[in-house]
Amino acid sequence: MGRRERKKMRTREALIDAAFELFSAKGFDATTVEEIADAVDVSSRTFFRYFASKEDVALTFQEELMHGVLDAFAARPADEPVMTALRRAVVSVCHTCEAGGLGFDPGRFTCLLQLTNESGTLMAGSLEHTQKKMELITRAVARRMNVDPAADLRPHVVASTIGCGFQAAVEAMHSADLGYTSLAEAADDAFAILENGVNFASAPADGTADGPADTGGGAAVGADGGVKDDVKARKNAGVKVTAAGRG
Amino acid sequence: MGRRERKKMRTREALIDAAFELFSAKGFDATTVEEIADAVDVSSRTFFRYFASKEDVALTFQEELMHGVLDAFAARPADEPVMTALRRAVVSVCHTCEAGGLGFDPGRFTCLLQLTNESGTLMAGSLEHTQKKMELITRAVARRMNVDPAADLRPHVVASTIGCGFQAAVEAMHSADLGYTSLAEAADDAFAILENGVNFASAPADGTADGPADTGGGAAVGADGGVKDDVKARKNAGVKVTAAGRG
DNA sequence: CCTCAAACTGTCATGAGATGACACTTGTCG
DNA sequence: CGACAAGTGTCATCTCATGACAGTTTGAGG
Repeated sequence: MGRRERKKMRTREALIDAAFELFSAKGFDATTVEEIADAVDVSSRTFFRYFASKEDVALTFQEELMHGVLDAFAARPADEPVMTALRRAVVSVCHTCEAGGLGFDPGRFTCLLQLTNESGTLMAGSLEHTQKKMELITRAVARRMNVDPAADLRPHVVASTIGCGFQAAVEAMHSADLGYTSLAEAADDAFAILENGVNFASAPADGTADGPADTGGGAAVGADGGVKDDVKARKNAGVKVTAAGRG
Repeated sequence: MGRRERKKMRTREALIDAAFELFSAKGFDATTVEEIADAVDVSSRTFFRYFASKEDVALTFQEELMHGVLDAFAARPADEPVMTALRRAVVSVCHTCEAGGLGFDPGRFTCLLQLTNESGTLMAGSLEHTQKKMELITRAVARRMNVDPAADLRPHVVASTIGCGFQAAVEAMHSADLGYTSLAEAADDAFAILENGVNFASAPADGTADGPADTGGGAAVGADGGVKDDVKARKNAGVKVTAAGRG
């Protein structure tokens, strides 16, 4: 690798560093591309030669994360059901990131969550990015299920739950009452819910709440029905997931 | 209602009409706000007094749709499990829209789907809009489950599946091989999958595919396990959902 | 009817994001 | 070294978006 390549990489890293420093100091929207570029002493034009947009510099990490999940998902034992494998893949990658792995400054990881939550622009970019990766995820899921994604809707639905799970997890992180301190933990619980089924019984405000009620349609799931997995067992013994369950 | 109110409403309608006409003719990104404004003979500045952004004019319909779903969801019988109620609410609203209800020009409805799929900007805006409505949906779900959304992660996960289901449905619409012709139909199938559980068994490429395999974790779901609902029974008798199932 | 205040609109100015064109500098390789 | 490619800066331009201000329309009330 020649000097040119090295220099490019250094500039890129410097831009990311400067960007995050400014973002966390002033917020995403209040930071201009020119400021980022100036901090690294390049022109704004050059910034856009490294990143397609201002969001893009923040989304770099999401890209890494997503690929990490895809790799981990592919590496799961072949006999794990899809959502189980997906949950474990997501959780392991989150753990890695929060521990500073995959080139993640651990502080910057949580900073990114904060930024995404604060800025609508960044949130939109993040969601769109996830959406653009959908095809990859769908293919990975379909491969594991051994079905054709062009002819089967199921892998599409399963794949889209990854965004859904993350979203719920991030939301949970920002809700003080739920008391999560790590994304891995929140994601574990969120994906466990998806794994065990989400068709929870309705509990009319009157009288006996929460009893399994199959009245409506197919496969209603009780408050803590079907929980036998290692991690979930630990979780469900605690307060968060079933805080209001069968109270 | 005075003349002023009426005039405002007419301008607003005219802007929407002009916008959609231009969008479908030239695409979302290629259409400028100035063009839309000119077509109605107002200044671009005025456009931004009616709509916060260019996306906003298109997202008007999504807003209607979302509120329609929330209303329909609240109106479902109290004994239906949450995902069953959510699926039926979504499907009924989609039907209504595709039939031209709720002030939806039926052609414009499909046009919107097309536009959203083509333009990244619009896609991002659409996703962000859904995300912003999350709190409302979560509250509605929590109310039905009779749990406290601040202390229970489940309603958050359930709520976020609405975006997930729509996304899969829209994707299915744009995949010719799946052969859907109406969003209601696609959404029905997508939400049915969520309703019945998504933790499908992995099917190793070798030998016996698709048999229920509980080996991995909790509650693995067979290819067509737990299907007893009216609509799903119809669907699953066909080709789409289980095209590759137990073949 | 007439007047006044509020609401609505147009014009102007401004700023940020993003992109194309073109010239200049710097690294690479023969 | 010298030719060629890659990377960068400068300049121009477009679009989205917003604030300020002035002119016009409209509704309400004397």
